[in-house]
Amino acid sequence: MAQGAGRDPEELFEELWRACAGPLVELPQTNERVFYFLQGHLEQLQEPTDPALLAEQIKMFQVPNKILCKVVNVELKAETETDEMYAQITLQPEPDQVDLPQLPEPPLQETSRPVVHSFCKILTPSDTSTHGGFSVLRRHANECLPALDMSMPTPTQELITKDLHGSEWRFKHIYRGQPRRHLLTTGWSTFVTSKKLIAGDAFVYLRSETGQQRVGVRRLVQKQSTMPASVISSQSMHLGVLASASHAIRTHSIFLVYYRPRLSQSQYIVRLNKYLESSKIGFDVGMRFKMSFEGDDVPIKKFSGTVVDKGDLSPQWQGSEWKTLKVKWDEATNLNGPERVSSWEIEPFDASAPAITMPVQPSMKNKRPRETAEGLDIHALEPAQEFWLSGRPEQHEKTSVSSSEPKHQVAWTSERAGYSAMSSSISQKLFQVTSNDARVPPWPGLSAYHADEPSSKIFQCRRRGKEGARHVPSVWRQFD
Amino acid sequence: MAQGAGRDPEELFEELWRACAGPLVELPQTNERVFYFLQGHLEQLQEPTDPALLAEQIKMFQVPNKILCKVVNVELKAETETDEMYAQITLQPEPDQVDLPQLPEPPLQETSRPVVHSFCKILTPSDTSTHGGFSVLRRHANECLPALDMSMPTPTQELITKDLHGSEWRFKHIYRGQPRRHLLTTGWSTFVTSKKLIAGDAFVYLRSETGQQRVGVRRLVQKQSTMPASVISSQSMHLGVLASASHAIRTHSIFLVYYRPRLSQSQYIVRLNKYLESSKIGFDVGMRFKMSFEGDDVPIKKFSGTVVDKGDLSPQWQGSEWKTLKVKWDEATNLNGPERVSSWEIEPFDASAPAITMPVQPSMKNKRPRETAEGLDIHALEPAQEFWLSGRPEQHEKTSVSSSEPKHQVAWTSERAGYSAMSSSISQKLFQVTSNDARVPPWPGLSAYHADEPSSKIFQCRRRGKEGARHVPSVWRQFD
DNA sequence: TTGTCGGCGTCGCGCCGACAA
DNA sequence: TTGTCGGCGCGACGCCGACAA
Repeated sequence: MAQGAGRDPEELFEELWRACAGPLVELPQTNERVFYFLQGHLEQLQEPTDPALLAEQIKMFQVPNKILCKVVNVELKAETETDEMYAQITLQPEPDQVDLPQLPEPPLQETSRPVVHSFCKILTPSDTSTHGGFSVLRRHANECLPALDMSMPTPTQELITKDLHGSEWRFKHIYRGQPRRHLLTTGWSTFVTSKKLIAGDAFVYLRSETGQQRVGVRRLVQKQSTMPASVISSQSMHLGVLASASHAIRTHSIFLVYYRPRLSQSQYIVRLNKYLESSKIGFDVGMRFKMSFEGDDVPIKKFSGTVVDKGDLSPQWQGSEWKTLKVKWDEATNLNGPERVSSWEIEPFDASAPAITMPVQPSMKNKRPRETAEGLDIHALEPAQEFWLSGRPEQHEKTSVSSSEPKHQVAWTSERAGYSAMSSSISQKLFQVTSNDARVPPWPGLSAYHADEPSSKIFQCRRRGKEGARHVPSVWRQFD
Repeated sequence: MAQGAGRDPEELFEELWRACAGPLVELPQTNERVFYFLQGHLEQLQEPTDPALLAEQIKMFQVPNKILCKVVNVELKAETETDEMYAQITLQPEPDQVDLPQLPEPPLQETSRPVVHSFCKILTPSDTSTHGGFSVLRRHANECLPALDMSMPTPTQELITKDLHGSEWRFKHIYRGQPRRHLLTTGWSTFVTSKKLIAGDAFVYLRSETGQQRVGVRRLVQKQSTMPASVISSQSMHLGVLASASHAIRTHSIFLVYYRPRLSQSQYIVRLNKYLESSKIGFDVGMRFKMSFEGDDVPIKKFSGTVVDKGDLSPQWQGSEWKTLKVKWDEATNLNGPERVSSWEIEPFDASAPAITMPVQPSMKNKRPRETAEGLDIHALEPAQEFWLSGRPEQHEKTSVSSSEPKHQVAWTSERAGYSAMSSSISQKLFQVTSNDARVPPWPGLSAYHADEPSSKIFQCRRRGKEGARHVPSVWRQFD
């Protein structure tokens, strides 16, 4: 509960924050320069105000469409009640808002990040039911959890972890059952209840090389229950945001923005260099592109589409670049893709994806017709998903999870460069482990493995869906 | 959960809202004129901003200290999560903010209010523990709950009630035990858990003459958990509120204020007539006054004090009348009285209290020295409390609750004129009831009683204390 | 490999009157 | 009159392997 108490190694806090935020969340660095799109910020604040009034206010406050700012500070935080993470970003408008830079600025030096082992698993109905505990996927246990003493008849240990607020959570980690599997039992249900987890939400676990353990949560949809208890009217909020920026520009002073990355994917604080890169491309009508989304079984999934129109989103913001591109998605089944995007959210279709280690193989055979999909069928997403998986030549069952190795080799997040997928060898080593039975002596290779491949990260991430209600989503119907 | 669904008889909703808000909460009526004190509004928004910046903004937005507005609309609402009630008030600044009215305007006609039976009981540790149900005080049961069929061996019925959101709550009401008493059993614990009630919070029950039943909650302290999930910076909020008012004045348009009466007692929207009355009195240094608070055992408790200083609260608001009176309270033990008040929050000491039916008898004998009170002793408040109770000449034990009749005759709320305390006769009738044993035939006088005294209301109200933490407060220590 | 289920022991909720403040 | 407690019955929680996808 206590805020500020628990962040002993600040670095771990940031690691946990990023793990919970997901691979798509991108934050500016301190001292970097960014463009701040007021329009996008206002868009995140609930119900829109009267457009006429808004137009008048924009005029009155004389705010440009995008504001060039220096990032003075970035503080990562999390909501006490919901664990929703957000960033408090301190911005300072640059003196000159007219002659905007045309050339990228020298990149800031990357601050080295601590090495952690982490996983993220979408919770099944069994995981969240009161009937039992949490089933740890074997590879997650092997790669992330502290090694068990396999000489014991039923290997057991207690995991002592902390969440973003510094609160402690203890879990009994046991390796039992026939066939043997890793489970979290005692302590798990308390966690589920306290965090109000439901099937479809995801559990995040993280362990540093020093043995520090952290846990977190990534929710299926942004619960509207984070509904910001009406303190002031929505119109006052809009005016306040406008006035803050306007005042900061005129007085060249700082102002604060609370950036909630999981509220919507729209980035309204864009790194200058990123902006310049995308404007150099110059997306236009007819051009094909691709865009990243969170995947179920992979951290990042990409969908492609075509720009079909280009123009102002609203007349109040004439000439703004905010969501000027109207797009059509290739896959008709992708119900969630936004109708309009900003140019910096997408990448050219043909350019080689920098962080995708596997070659793209568009020649996927879709063996099953999908036209009878009832409801929002998650499987309908599979063709595109498989598109970005390693091109495994064999067909496989819809719900198949039996072939593990190739799945490891895909779509590693590019957020922090330098990672490479080594999961092929990982899988082989894991296989040795799993083929060991309970009675064998402790296997030294397990801990050695951690030292060998410290930077490997396995993510199994949440799906972005439209089923906003807090009940078991349709994807889990099969388990009812 | 469903909003908007449940307010069948809108009138009952308002009754419930007011019962939960407490007797001190005063709302302006539609079409009435009020003064809106921006300074007070800003004060309620968490952490203050930089004073220098604030001063600059006040200057820039050119807002007067108080704004004369017409009340265009008042909507009563309640927070989904916490049931905290608030009012969304639509204001329209009057064209002339310079020549302010000096004479009261004709009072609006009172809209007749439906007759309801209601009670409000502070929850004991037993009420909130998982060990059992809720103990209904006898007079509450007799006056408010539907009559039981006393011919049954253990009279029982099911109460079907709704809360402010329209959600249904069912309670088993049973009359059992030795000696017999009224209890709410099945359904109660779910309510306690869902509403997150703890000892010290209060349960509100209300029944209309048509038999409609409502339940609500009045919390001990305003949980900071209503903490308004940082959506925009506090500075932006301040600017937004300022800008909204400023814009409304200039364009003579409406703006919205969310008024949260239980966040603090400070009224920053003051009826014009009330303001004029208080300014006619002209409080000044040296004058004695009294002020209303919520009491534990009585709806309203009054404390007296002396004005010791007068002046601006902050230099940013020069000449404002907001909390200009610095006061000293008569009772040194009253730790909670504010140091500064606005003139409309207090009344002259000598003027006859309009709604107090009992004569004030200041000649209370305090038989016990209080200097050894450990911690924050609730009993230390008693002298002043008794001061405003009917002057019972006999001394009594600190924790005595045995002498019931005189306590009923005090401090009835003046909020809605026309009520008079008839509890003396009530108590006598109740005595007949309670002296009946379980086996007697149904007592026809009980239902007849309800028809006789429809407007009587018994409140047992929450104490305002400093023990903010969500644990059993010190007043309950005796039960540990 | 892992999601779900039947089996079942145990714990705590919650209903009861006793008792005393 | 009513707050708290001991007694205790029952239902849900939660740990287990079986089984199958």
